Amino acid sequence: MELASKYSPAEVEAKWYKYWLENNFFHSEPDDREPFTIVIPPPNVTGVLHMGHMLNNTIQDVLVRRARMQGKNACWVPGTDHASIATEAKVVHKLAEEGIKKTDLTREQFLEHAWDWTHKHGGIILEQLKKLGCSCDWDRTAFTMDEKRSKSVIKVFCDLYEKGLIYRGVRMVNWDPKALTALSDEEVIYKEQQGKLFYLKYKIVGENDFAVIATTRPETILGDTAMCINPNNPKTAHLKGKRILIPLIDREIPVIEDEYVDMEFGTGCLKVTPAHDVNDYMLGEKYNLPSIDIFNDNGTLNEHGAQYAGMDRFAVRKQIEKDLEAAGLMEKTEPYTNKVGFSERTDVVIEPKLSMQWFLKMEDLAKPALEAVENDTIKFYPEKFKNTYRHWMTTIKDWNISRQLWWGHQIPAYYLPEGGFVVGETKEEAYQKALSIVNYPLSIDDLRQEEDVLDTWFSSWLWPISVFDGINNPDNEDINYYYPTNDLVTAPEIIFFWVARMIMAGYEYRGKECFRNVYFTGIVRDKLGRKMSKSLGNSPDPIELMNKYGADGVRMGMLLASPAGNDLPFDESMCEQGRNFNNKIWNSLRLVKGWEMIETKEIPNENKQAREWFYHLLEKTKIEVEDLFSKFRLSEALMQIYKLFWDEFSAWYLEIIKPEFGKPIDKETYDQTIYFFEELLKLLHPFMPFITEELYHSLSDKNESIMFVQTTIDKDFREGTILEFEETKEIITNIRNIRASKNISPKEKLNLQILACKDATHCVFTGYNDVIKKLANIETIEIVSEKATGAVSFLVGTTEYAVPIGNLINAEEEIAKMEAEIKYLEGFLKSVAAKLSNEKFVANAKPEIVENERKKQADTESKIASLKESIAALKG
RNA sequence: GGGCGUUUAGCUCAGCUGGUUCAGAGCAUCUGCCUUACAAGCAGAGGGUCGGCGGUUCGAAUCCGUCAACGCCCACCA
Repeated sequence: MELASKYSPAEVEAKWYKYWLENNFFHSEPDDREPFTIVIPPPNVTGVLHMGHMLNNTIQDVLVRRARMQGKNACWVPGTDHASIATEAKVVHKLAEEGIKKTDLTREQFLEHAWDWTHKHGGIILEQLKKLGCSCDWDRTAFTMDEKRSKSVIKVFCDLYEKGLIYRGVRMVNWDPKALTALSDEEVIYKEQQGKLFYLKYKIVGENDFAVIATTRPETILGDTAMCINPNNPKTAHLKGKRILIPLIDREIPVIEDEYVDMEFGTGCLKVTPAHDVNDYMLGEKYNLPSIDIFNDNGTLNEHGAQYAGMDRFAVRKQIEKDLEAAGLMEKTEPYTNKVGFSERTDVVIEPKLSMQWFLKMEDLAKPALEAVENDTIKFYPEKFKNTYRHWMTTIKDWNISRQLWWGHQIPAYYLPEGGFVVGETKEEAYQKALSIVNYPLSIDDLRQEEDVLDTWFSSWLWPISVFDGINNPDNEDINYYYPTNDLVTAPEIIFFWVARMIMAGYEYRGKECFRNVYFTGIVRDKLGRKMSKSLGNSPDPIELMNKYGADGVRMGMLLASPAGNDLPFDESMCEQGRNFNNKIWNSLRLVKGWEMIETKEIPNENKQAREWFYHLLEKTKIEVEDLFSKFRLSEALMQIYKLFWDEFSAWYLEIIKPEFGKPIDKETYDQTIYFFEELLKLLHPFMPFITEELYHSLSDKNESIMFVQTTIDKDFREGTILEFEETKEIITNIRNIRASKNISPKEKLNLQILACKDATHCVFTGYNDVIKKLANIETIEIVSEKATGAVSFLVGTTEYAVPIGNLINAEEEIAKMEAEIKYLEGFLKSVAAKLSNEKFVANAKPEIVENERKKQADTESKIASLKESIAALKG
């Protein structure tokens, strides 16, 4: 069969993925082997594959496939996240397009829509991962809101509540007036905003004077319950103990004193609105101030807003500015830039708001989690993220786990008709508990379940346990076998949201670390360094990329340029490099498959030499790759293999053993070449699963998958062989250069002379003569004491080589070249000599360093001498 | 404002506890080649005061100080 000169990945990739699935190769069950477990960072259930997923999942697949090939029982658990806010927002948006308002629906009706949406769009992303080649155990696909996971979440909530770690409290939360929910601090994005600083005049009671307060939010004066000054500020000392009137509404409030107030800012007077500012809230707590909430949940003003009730917060700001001016109570305004919090999901301005929320105490949970990372039980790659982690864990605040949404796990707390609540895994359980504490008649229908759902991360923090059902069923075979998992591959952005919390849950519910290594990927950016985003339209479609370059090509392109923790400036040309490499591999197959092999043919010397050399190089590279993997330096590992295949195997090894056109190859060389090729494919398989599987099958008649083939490593490879071959390459390159510069055709045979060394320490090395002859098209190689006239010479190491080219030689040119070389060497010699004549150097440096300098000196001197002789000969 | 990190070739990055001719790799660039595996290729070549300044040392890309630029995280003075 004639093989095409270009590799076409499309059919090959589809064929092998099907083959893997049909043979159930990705599926794992507990057995006697060592487990290797990765849980996928679950993408949003209705999400679509983007470049970040591509990078992240490629890395996971590389790790899993490698482990599988090492004979481990590899299990990569896939799944999706219900992503409460994001998904609910999408559903609300979709309903709005159909003219349906969320507020018109009951909770049950809304959830029905949400489930429809989830079933329709859910799992698309998992299908896309298959195209990428991901070897997930699809039988284990989990969803954070499926039955087992939901049950786990509820069970954990109840358990933590019983342990006294969950409490309800009024807290200042980040309120999203569009999504109508509280957000965690991590979901708020601060942006610089051009605004105004308003100077407002508050009349002092009983005086004909005003206190001036600077604020960026004049509308909140309606909620003021005090003014605060710094007791040490002379400028405001006259206000001590006074009372003042809020402009426009003339409500009387006290002046309080606290050192919190910055004397330098504005007028030194601070308005205190405990309901609408975090710091004011703390002042309010401290001084027992009333708290007046002036906003409705949707950001309009409520009845406390007086004449402004019902208006939107931003409209009120404009109106109140006008009204203040009209009343002469606005001293001035100044342009002012400040940072305003925006909702990560809905991009509206966050309103700090007092609200009843559910919290989880973090202090005790954080302790073992911090320790685990500090003492390297859990290792971070790159290590620098330890700092970030430590900082957060030591200043950790309680976790607000309630969200005012419908899509999610509804909090299993049940309110009693006459106040108070009970917590239970089921309504029935809650009812039983309720009966034991109330002393009035109660039916189960009197219980009203908490409307709020739990933060999405409250389910994903259990992921490494819950995917193995280790919460509901803590002693099952799966959890005992697969937990702790091995590696987690994720983005540094969610180190607090997710990574830290998983670690906590791991210790709380298994008493053990949930994974051993965390590999933080970078952010995929465009080549201008911008984040990829829908609005910029700078994100390539991964599916199209894979169609164009092949999944293997895209995988390789991304991995070559992304060391752990570094951002990846993505450029399609990287995929091109990947595709080209696939083609290179493909063509190597074409070459080898094209050979006719004859058992009786004698083995040419150069083949023996090449095989010897490549064997040692291969073993050395395997060791290097192993070391790089242990440090999670995947890009470098791939680069090592890339160079081994392209430069060493294709450009050198195959060129040496390649029989002349139409001639057969000897059996031993052929067999060993197939062996080398297979070894290379094994090294490549984790990175490029499809093409390697294809070639593994076509190289020999083996009818097994490459997925489970193990390799051996010969730790006793000979470095010397490799070094000698490097010298050989240098000799060949020099001869090729001579041909190029003298315009001598590669087809014209030349002779090579090696000048016998004068001193005994350096001997002429001749081990690879037949390789030189073949690759440099050399007729004879001889050791001479005097080189021929009309020869161009060169140095490799300290040995001089000469290629006689008769009258083609240009003596002047050669002399000039050698003189330049001498000049360089003399400069070098001078610096070495300077070192050696420095008494302090000789006295302080390590003996082997000094010895080495001496050797350099001697070598250089001998090189210079031999160059001088050559010049003399040419001039002669 | 606090903390962390980065700065080495046009681009992306290696360079461990200072010392092999240490200034590297891949890509890109340039030159010559359609040589029956591959032009998605082959054979070669050029390219960097290791961000600036100062210090420690016999010796600094590597250690220390300082400045600058960039990036990230945390906090949020109304």
